[in-house]
Amino acid sequence: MLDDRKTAILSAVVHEYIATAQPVGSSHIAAASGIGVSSATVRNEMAVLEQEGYLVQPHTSAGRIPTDKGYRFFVDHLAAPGRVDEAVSRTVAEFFEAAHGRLEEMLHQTSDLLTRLTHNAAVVLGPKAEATVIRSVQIVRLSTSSATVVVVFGNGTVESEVITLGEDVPDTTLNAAAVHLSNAMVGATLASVGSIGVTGDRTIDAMCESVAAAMKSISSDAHVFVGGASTVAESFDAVDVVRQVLHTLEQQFVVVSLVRDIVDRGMSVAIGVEHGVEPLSACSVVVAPVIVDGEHLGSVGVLGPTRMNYPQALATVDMVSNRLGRRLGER
Amino acid sequence: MLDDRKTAILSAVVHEYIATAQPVGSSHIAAASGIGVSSATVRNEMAVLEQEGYLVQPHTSAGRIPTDKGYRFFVDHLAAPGRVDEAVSRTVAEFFEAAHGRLEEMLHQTSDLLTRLTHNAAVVLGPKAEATVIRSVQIVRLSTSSATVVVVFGNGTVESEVITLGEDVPDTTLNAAAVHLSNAMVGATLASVGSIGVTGDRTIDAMCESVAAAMKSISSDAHVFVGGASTVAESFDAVDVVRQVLHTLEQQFVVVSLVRDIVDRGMSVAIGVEHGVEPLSACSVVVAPVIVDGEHLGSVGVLGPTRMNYPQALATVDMVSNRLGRRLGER
DNA sequence: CGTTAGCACTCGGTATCCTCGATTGCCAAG
DNA sequence: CTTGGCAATCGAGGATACCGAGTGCTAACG
Repeated sequence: MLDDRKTAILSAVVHEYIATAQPVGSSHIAAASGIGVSSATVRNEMAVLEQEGYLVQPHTSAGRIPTDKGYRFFVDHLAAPGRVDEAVSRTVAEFFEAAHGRLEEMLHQTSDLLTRLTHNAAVVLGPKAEATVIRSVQIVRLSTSSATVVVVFGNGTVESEVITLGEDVPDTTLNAAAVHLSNAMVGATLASVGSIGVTGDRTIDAMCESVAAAMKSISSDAHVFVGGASTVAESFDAVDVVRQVLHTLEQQFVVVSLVRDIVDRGMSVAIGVEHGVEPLSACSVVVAPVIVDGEHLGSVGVLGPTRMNYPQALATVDMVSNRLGRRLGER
Repeated sequence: MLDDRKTAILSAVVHEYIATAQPVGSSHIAAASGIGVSSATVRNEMAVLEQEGYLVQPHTSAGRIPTDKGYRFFVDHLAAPGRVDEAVSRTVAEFFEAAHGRLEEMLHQTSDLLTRLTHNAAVVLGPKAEATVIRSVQIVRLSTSSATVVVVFGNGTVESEVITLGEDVPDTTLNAAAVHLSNAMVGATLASVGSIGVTGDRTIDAMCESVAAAMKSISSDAHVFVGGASTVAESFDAVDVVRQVLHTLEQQFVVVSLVRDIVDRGMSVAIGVEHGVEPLSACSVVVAPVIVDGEHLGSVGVLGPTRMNYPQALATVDMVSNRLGRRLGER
């Protein structure tokens, strides 16, 4: 597809541009180690690379910068399979050893960790409740007309939802319903609890109805943690790009489907327009699934400018997702 | 302190500057309705106002802009007690009528609501778990060596924490511990559960120890929701101010103590440097406590540039905090 | 004595122009 | 095919000039 020299030049341009954020000229490349060839030759090659769509010139008489296609080639063929820095690897290990307590908090902190390590915005998609085994279902009365349904999952997550009770429901009925629900749900997953069997008791059945609705609401709600949004203000000079990106990052729905989509397509990097979210076309996203016991339970990723450090981001995201998956499998 | 005319002029300057974000000159003021006086007179008065510290000139031959002190005077003495727009009031009412389900989600959405209404970043501090009555304590086993403690509070909040069990603990012991904890904690508040009585059973006591630690972790963790951070990118031109503010907003700890501090001092507005958080010195914060049944359970607020629309922000924050308080008291 | 018109002065913002340097494309020689 | 040389290009950055909004001061006015 691209001969060795073009490849080397493209690689050099990408590296240089990632490092300096300045358009890079032929002489820099020629001077830089590696390709023992004059700047004129490099120029010729770069002209070809531009025609083929790997590079662009911001304007005549400027150096070149990689296009999305250029980055894509770089990522697919050139990025040295990232080995993470020893220090980073230790940081991650320590982090997950120290991690404790509430899952949500841990995921939140994980996004901060990713931000610290990559200096990019980070996204962590928590496990979908759907797929996890239910360990316990309880109903706790709050007032005469309301109660909380508490569901504990096998991975330690706890979800709850307030339900409204009809007319005065005596405690005995409440307990009966709780037992019934327990029998129906414990050991199953939310996904598999399509409907809850009927008992014949009108009041209990009505409650089960409410609970079912609550479960639907629980399973539809994704746990998303976006950290380091402020880094985008550091990544872009154009203030309106910053606005757009930040605004988009605030729409959890968009972020979730963005990441899900990339992971589902089996990709680990989406560069620029590849992910199809127009306001983020100046950004790339690096993702990795979090796998626990062979099951894909969540995702982690970072989002940064297209000229981000892909090898490092890939390696870091990978390592964090692995460690996180392992950690989640432990308990 | 300030005679009527100075007051009127200051007010006009503040209004104009809030509206236009441009330094305002004497002629604008003179022309604007209200003070039937020539621009020369206004100039004289403005010179005095500047000496007294209510106004500054960005540079000679520019109009004036209010100082923090100027805004403070405006807020304390001039801001017409904000009446909210009918549409806004309806929006809020509808929002809280439709609000349902998990408390956390509702608070999160509340911060989005505030952002939509005021076009500023919004902060919602959830109720501290400490002060709420515990309705139920349960222990759910996850594996041979771990379990989840689930605490349900009177307001429908549910908190949980994973604890590690020692050597193989039989279910019977687990249940015994659960009963013991239930007896000790239900009906009390987290704050009042300083220590949990000893039973004499080594294993159970060890578990209670873990639970106590978990409770400490729960009660120390505040629920903060920051929404609309991207609006700060729209409020400031200086990109480094944006960076600083965003970065600060990401540090939940800072945000929490900032808001708590203001509320605790009984203030509803902190202007510029008043709140003492240096990176936010270009911002003002408008807050209101959320009161449920006479108890101060949380806070809501917005954060924007010092030249924000104070009357509107005050009115909106107030209305939202009231409505939220009422809503939380309902169940 | 407070108010006002008049006026000289200030100074930032914008436009214009110019230079400088980085970089390119091309050509002809190696 | 490569390379040195060279004219051409174009943005960045600096200097200059101009304009206009706005000020402060002073003298006149009621």
